[in-house]
Amino acid sequence: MSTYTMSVEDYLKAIYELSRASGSAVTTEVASRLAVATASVSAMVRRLTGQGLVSHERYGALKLTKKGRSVALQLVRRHRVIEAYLATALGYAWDEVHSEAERLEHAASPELINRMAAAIGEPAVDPHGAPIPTAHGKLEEPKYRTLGDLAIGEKAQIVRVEDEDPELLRYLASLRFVPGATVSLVKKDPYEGPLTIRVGARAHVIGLPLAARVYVNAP
Amino acid sequence: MSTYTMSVEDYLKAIYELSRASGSAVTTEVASRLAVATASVSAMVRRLTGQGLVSHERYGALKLTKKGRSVALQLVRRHRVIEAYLATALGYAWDEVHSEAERLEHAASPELINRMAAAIGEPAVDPHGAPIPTAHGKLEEPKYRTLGDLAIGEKAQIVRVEDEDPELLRYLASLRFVPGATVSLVKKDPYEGPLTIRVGARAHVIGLPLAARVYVNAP
DNA sequence: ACGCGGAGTTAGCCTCGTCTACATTTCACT
DNA sequence: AGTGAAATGTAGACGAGGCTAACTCCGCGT
Repeated sequence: MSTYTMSVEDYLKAIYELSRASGSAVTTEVASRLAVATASVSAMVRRLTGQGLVSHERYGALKLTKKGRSVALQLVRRHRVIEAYLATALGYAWDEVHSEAERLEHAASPELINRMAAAIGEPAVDPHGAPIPTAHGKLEEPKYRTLGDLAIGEKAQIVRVEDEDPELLRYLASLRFVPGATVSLVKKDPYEGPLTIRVGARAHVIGLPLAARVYVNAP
Repeated sequence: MSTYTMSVEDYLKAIYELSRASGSAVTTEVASRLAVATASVSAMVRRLTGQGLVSHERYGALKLTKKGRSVALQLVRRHRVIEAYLATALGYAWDEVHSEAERLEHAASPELINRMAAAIGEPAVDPHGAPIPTAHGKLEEPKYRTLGDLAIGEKAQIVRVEDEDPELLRYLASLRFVPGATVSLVKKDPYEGPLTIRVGARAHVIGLPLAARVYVNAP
């Protein structure tokens, strides 16, 4: 079982997540996500293709090979298990787990990850509702609708929110917009206006960009 | 609070531990402990002195500055808290914790370390009996006698063993030579011969080199 | 049809941490 | 006191990973 540098792992994860989100991964987005120059991405992509982790033709989109995807999935598993463990076993708040996991994911052995997962009952999702790949690299990421997709009066359950931005997470928590909460769309202002959402007894007005980052499970 | 690279932390820890063990740290020992060439140590020492972490004069011994010692102690704390946590909270055996901690110690935030320590009741020592520095960098390492220092018939309690070598640790555990065990010296063969040590109902014969690595608390 | 802006790449440089090969210093022992 | 082995240091190279500056390609809009 070969092992990769932290940088290589980070690039693979970035490409994996970008192609999941926006369909494909392009140089500039990888660069901005990792906070490096685009030239650095070009250089790394050359190395990654050399190692058979990424397929890429000049000026084209970036795609993970089977091998690359498997490495990325292992890292995603490590990340999400660590997040879940920190929240469940050590009392971390959901906005604190991401940055800690970002460092630990490179240092934790598979053995440790498995023990952590077992210790908290093999959860299926991390604190933000993101599914955790199995130890064998199986993962299903259902395509959820978002708050922005709801029809007026429609009821739904929050299942997942975009993580990574602690400020956003704290704000969502203050509104009680957390996985498991039942919500309904009360009002949708015209011309891409804000939404009024009810959670329990309270109603909140939120903008569309925020609404698009909250995934719901609506029948 | 400035932060240092993993390599810098490793060198500082190595120098710290060597000067504790053999009184002073010298280039070759640092090199062998970190498994690098002596030239690499020379180069790193130049950088460390430049950063005010180590004091050193050409061809002389290596000494940590106050600043360097403080960085080293923080790392030692991280290492030992992680070891204790893995053993207590995640069921690791005492011979497995060292190598896992060796990687995690560079990735764990002070916050995480404090939470881990709190979760297992702020232990004073790690699984091998080594004392854990406080969050403020206070540490007292008592000078213990070793099994080799006992007089015939003398009774003592094992308080600490050298860690790092999993094989040695497994062997010691198989003899029930673990911190807390009460032992007594039954027989000492002449001419630097092996020792016969009683633990509970059983007696074992061990060589001097091994005996020197088991610390005891004898009145 | 073409030109222009932005995405992508290349070129050239830097630091960190490592190595090997070679030079120098120390010190212990004759 | 002299000398050779062991310890230490220097020189020069390299790979990983990053940057800036400059160049190339692509596609959109006129």
